Amino acid sequence: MPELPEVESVREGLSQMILGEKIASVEVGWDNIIESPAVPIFKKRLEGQVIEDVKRRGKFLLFYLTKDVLISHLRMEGKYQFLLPSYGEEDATENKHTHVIFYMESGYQLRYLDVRKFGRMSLVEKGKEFDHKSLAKLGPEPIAEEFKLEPMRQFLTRRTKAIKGVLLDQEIVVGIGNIYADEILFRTKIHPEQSAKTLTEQEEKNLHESIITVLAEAVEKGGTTIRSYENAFGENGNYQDELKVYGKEGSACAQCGTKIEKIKVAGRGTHYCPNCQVLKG
DNA sequence: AACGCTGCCTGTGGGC
DNA sequence: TGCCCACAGGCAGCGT
Repeated sequence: MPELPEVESVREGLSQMILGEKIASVEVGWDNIIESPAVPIFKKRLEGQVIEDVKRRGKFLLFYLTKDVLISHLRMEGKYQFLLPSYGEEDATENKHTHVIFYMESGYQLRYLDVRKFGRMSLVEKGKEFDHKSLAKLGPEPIAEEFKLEPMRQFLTRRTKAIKGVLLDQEIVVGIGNIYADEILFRTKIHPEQSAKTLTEQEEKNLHESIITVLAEAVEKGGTTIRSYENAFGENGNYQDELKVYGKEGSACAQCGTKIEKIKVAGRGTHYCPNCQVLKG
């Protein structure tokens, strides 16, 4: 499940491969992946546009084209492949999970694959990309220059629900998904079900710092490979070796040796150490 | 305003 | 063995 570090790794890879490519035509095999505009317009508008840049905002990829921006979210299992099919090889690379193909004038193809078809794409006019509903309400990027402690504290004091669920809200800070939420809470010794507004000042400070450092470290390591994630080169990340609680249920906590437990919080599988992360109040 | 629920999807694996 | 169903989970949209 790509979270910010994985999306950033995909972005880096794509930007090394596809800049300057001109789109000749587009094939869409599953219409629901295209959120807007309508599929025929989506295909038509992309023809002839050149890929000038690939950026990222939160977990969204932004392909900057001649006139438009293609906003793409991988959701759970979305992937991009960039390849040059040759005779005979074309069939071998056929994959029933390929749902969108961008045919380049060069002969290369940018393919979007998605086993669960949860991913979404929108094409918007350049300059209006941040007005799009998916990007308009996003919070700050998790870097010190943008993500400030005080606004985060204001946000937390308005929330009574479990802190785990609040971290998954892309309005407080972007990029955290289920894996990093658990890892961040373990590092700050906060119980995932702790009500957000009950955190102490020190806990808020630690949490703020951990969000920045955990995500930065994961970006540095090329993301986490659990199940199916690989970057645009088909490579795995390395952060899975650093995970302390996610997927570790039943094994010993690295800090205290207590068995890591798995519960459900905010409707999601949640991993924590019952000794290091104690529910208070 | 904040929160929780549902729909979107398919593959995997545990239980019987 | 083979079948069934819970589960995996990010986000939009909706009702309360």
